[in-house]
Formats: sequence, structure tokens, C-alpha cells
Amino acid sequence: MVHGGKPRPMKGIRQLAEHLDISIGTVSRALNGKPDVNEETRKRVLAAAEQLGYVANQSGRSLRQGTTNVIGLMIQSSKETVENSDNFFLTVTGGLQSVFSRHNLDLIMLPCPHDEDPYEYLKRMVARRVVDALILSETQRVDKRFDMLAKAKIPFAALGRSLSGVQHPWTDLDFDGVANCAIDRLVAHGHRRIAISTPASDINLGFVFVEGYRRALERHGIPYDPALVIRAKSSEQGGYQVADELLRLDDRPTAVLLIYELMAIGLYRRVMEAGIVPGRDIAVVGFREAPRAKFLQPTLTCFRTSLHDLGVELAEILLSSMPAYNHFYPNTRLQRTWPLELVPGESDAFQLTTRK
Amino acid sequence: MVHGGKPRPMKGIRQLAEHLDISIGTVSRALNGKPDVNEETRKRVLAAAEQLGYVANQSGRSLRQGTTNVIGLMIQSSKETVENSDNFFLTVTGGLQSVFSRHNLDLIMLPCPHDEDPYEYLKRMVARRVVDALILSETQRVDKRFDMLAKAKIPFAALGRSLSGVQHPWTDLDFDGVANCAIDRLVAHGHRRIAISTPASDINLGFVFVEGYRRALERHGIPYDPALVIRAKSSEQGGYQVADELLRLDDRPTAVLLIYELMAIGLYRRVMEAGIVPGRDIAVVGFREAPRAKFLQPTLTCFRTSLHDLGVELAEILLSSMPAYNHFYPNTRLQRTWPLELVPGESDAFQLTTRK
DNA sequence: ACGCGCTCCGTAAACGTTTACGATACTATG
DNA sequence: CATAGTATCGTAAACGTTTACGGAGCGCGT
Repeated sequence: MVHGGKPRPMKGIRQLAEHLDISIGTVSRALNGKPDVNEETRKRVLAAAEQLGYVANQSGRSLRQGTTNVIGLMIQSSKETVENSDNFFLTVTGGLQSVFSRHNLDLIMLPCPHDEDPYEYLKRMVARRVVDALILSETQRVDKRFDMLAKAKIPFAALGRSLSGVQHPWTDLDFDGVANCAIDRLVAHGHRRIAISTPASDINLGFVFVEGYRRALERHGIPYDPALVIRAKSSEQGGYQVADELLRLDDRPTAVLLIYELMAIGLYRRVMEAGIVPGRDIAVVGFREAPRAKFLQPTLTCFRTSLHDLGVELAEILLSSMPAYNHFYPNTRLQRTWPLELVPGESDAFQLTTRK
Repeated sequence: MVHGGKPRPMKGIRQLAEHLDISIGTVSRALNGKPDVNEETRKRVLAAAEQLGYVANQSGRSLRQGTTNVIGLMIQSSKETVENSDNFFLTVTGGLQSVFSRHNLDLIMLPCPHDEDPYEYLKRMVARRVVDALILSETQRVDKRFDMLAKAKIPFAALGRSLSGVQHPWTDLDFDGVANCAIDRLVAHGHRRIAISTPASDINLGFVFVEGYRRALERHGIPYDPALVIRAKSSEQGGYQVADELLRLDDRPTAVLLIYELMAIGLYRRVMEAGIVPGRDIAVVGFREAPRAKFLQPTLTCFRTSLHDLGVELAEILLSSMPAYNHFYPNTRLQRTWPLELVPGESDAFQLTTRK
């Protein structure tokens, strides 16, 4: 039984303690920055820990204190979601982490498998107790997950508002504001028959988007026509399909508002097949800005925002709703819509001449 | 102290045991499917656990058995990576999970913050001991992470081969095979001056890609010209830049091989600005297939593969390298390149007429 | 000399599991 | 009936932390 030699891999705080010839209590206090420990011994402990490569076992720690210092971001990578949303999550993640890291919190992503019920998945993850708090995305119109988390008293914030019972913290892109702005612009250009695309799923953003569209129309005295609300997947194929439906309408719309900018690629393609050119015969406005939109001809009018900053906001909202952290973020609004900036393109830059 | 009434939230296995009036040992054995427990009582235990919503505390469990049943997928969301699509990761994730879930393993994603050194980040995550094994992606040419994990004796597999010392399990797309096939095709069409794009970073796939390109060229007796290897970011902008550089070359190439299919969008745009049309004046071949490629005019010749199946393979490789699971996957090759299938498009479907 | 407060540290009890070990009751076998 | 074997269960010791509690030593004022 060799005892000296190379510093063998640390087994636990116990070995570190007996190597320093002090008690484990003191070692623990030294490592955790507790006040009642001599500065001198703290230095020794930290040095020894560094040298021997000791690092606290997280299981033991979180068993004892019931906390893990990990925040989970649940993402439901449904087939549809996978097709769009490329950099969306990773960009938001960057913003989240920039805040969390200041508090020594780590972020992990919890991807719900396609074939599993998100609610059951979340239950499993909560039961694992590997996260202290959660960020939910892709919120449904009514979302059982919120009620469950509220009942389980685990803090959470949502990326996207919802109608669910509990008042929960969230940030959300300003979907109705965007719809509002787009309609104002299109109406000013002479359009009165304006279609809108919305996701086929129960995700809440679609409802909010259409609601804003409806209110804006009514403000201009234009009746709301359900036939102009086209449900389609948020992908290029979806855009193609939207155009297809548009062309089939009797009183063909002169403008269309897309929930997802990539759809414009498919839409352009389909209408051009029909001899209709975007930006001249039909106005197109897209939600959010993708780098790809810049490569469309004609360039797409859309809305820009910083997803990174949205992540920052979301993290702060979550933390301010957690007792242990809320003093860092004293007066934070717990619900916040995130503004977007209009990026004018050529796709709607024409005045509609009343042709009939 | 009320004792009856609503089933209050379970505190632990102890309460569950005394509610059933049996010992905690038996309860634990019943829940974990151990053999020495009466089928009758097992049923009772499972029923009670279900009814009271009991679920084992993961910290306690993993403290005791030193295992967490969680696999981590580390992703370095570098700025550049974010610009490309993360549906890559989400798709692979689907394949991984379909395997892991059979073994009651959960997958979490560990996104390394932009501003943190991936190596340090990984060290922190390993220290947390929240994962039993790891999957690394975006492997560098030489990657310190592998050595660290090997030394720490934590199992891992990589998405992408590397030159690092240790023989580690990996799957990788068949970059050199693709380069090979593309060159054969282009040469058959009369091209001899063929450019190639490669990432600007130290990620290994670029080296493998160029290596395959080089060997294929030499097989055809075409000298390798370093000037034709263009480093650029894997984005539309990068494609634009590649085209820019191409146009600046004296003896202008008649074909180009792109490491990332989205680059074709920018490349098309730039060459068309110069009056050169893809598929007639210049041949373009892209690596991997994106849905977007279908919307390009002319359609892009590229290579298709199932990233989901690649995930399946990767998961199996990882598990077969773990003592506790390897009997499930007896004779699995621990290193495997993943084949891709050619998807012929119009972008290289012309015979080069020798023009000079 | 005594008591008090302060600083620093050791002791031991939790946290919620799993599991080796032994105990009990019952069955089969001689 | 004695004994061995089997099926089932209870007991208690781990796993590695954190932390409440108390104790030792010291300075200081009375």
C-alpha cells in the first residue's frame, strides 16, 4: 500500500483534510468562502485543492443543500421546429449564459425527444432534480407545464407568453406589435386585402400574431377575413404552400405577412412560377430577420431584433423570480415583450395601383 | 400535526416505506427491479409510488452508486457555428436519444459559452459529475479534450475524428469520400481546375476534406494547387467571399467544391453579379444537403445523408465503449465514417468545352 | 481571578439513496 | 424431527458534502 508518491486522484474532501491535517468542516468552509475561517488556512486549503485537483462532488453537495446551480432550458425539438429555428436557440443561449455565469450558474439544454410527450419529459427532468430552475420555450396556448412547475414550486420563466392559469414570468417577441406595424405599412401602400401565415401547431405565438393582425385591420376599418389566415409549417415548404393557397383564393390578396422569414424563399418560388413577382405584384413582409433574407431578390422587408439581448432579459427575469437571486435584480418586470425594428426591403416597396 | 388527508408531496423513500409499512430496503429493491422481492409487494410499492408521485432523488442515488444515467453532448456554439444551422445538432440529437432512451439514459446538451475556453468548460462539467459519459462535437485537429477525458477515465465518443494521441471512438461524415466522388464527377465533365472551400478554423473536418480532394486530384494526375484552397466561413457570406476570391484568380477555376451547402447561396449571388451563371459557366458542388438547396436555381449538386442515423450510430459507439453497456453492442466498430449519397443537381450538369 | 466576547476550528448529524449482510419463515428432503 | 435450502425482508453502513453546535484559546475590562 504505497502512500507517498504522485498526488493520486482526490477521493473527497476527507482526503484533502487529512492531507492538510485539519478537519473536513474547516476545509469545506474554506472552499465555500464562509467567514469563520482564518485567511491563512483558507489560502492553504485553496492551494492544496488546486494542486491536488480536488473539486467538490456535486451529488454530495446537492444532496445536502438541495440545490444544483444548474438552470435547464427545455427545447421541444419537434420535427417542425428542427426544420426552422436554426440559430435561434443557440443565440438565445448565449445571452442566457452571459447572465448566469455571473452567478456561477451553468446552463444545460434539455431536448425533449420527438416521440415523447413534453409534459412527461419535463416531469422526469424535474424529478431528477438536476436543475434548480427551468426555462421553457415554444409555449403552447395553454400549457400544462406551467401549472406543474408552479405546483412543484420550481422556479421557471418562459420564452413566449401563454394563457395558462398561473401568472408566470416570460419574455416574448412583440408579435402583435410587429403585425401592427406591418399592417400600417401595407395599408399606407394601398393594400386592403392582406393575408397572414400562422403555424399549424398550438404554439401560442401564432395566436398572438394573428390577434395583432386582426386588431390592426379593424383599426383601419378593414374587416377580418378568416380565409386570409393560412396555417402552414414554418419552413420553405410551408412558404410554398402558403403561396399555393393564396393563388387559389378568388379575391386574391395583394400582400402577405409571414410568421417566419424563411418561408419567403418558398413563397417567392411559388408565386414566380405563377408569373407573379414579389415586390411588384404582391407585397411580402416577413417576421424576423435571417441572414438568408438578404440574399432574396427582391430583398425582404422584415423585422430585426437581438436574440442575444432577449436571452439576457430572459435570464434576468428568471433570476429575479428566484428568492436567492432576486436582490440582484430588484425591480425587474416579470413579463416583457421584446421590441423589433423594421428593416425595410424591396418586397413591399411599391404603391398599390387599384387595378380593378 | 395533521397526518391523514391529501397525499402530501413525497419527501423520500422513507415516507413511502412507512406509508406501506415495510422497510426502505424493500421499497428500493422493488422500485429498482431487484430479484429478491415478492412480486406481490412489488406491485404494491409501484402502485403507491405512482399514486403518491414518488420518484427517487437523483442526487442521493448518484451519490450512492456514483452514476447519473445522463449523457452529455458538448457543443461549442462558436460565433461561426451559430451562423450555420443548429438543426444539425437537433437532428443528431434525435438519433442519439432514440438509442439512449432504450437504456434509461437521458441526454443533455452542454453549450460552451462563446467567451469561455472549451477545455476549461469541459473540465468544469466533468467535475460536476452530472454526466456519466460525453459526446464531443466540432473536434479540432488536435484536441486536448480527448486526452483529458481519457486521463479522467470518463467514457466519450466524438462526432468527428481527430489526430489526438489517444485512440478514441468516433463517427464522422465521410469527407474525403465525398471529395473523392465530387472530383471524379467534375473531372469526368472535363474540369481540371477545381477550387475547394474549407473552414477558417482549426476544426478537423476541413483538413480531412482537403486531404481527400488532394488525393483525388493526384489520382487523376492533376497537380494540387494551394491557391485553389480557399478558407472562408461556413455561411452565405462565406460563400460570397469564396466567389470573390475565385474571380480574382488569374487562371480562373471552372468548378468549385463547397464545404457547406448554404455557402452556395452567397456564391451564386456573387458569380451572377459578375455575369457568370452557375451550372453553365461554373460547376458547383456542395457538401451535405439542406432543404434550402432545393430552392436554388439551378439546383445544387450535393450529398445527402441521414443525420438521425448518424446519431444512432454515434450513440451505439459510445455505449459499446462503456463497460456497463458494451454487451448490448458486442461487435461495434469504434471508428466509423458515415457514407453520403450523391444528389445530382443542375449546378454541375454540363460538359466543359475547352474554351482556350 | 473572573467573566465576557471574539475568532477559529472540530464533531457529528443530516441529506436520500443503494446494497451487503444477516434474520426469519417456510418448503423440501433425509 | 432435524437439516438444508430458498424466498423474502429488515438493518445498517456507506456515498461526499454542508452546517448547526459547541469548545478552545485569547484578549480585555472589571
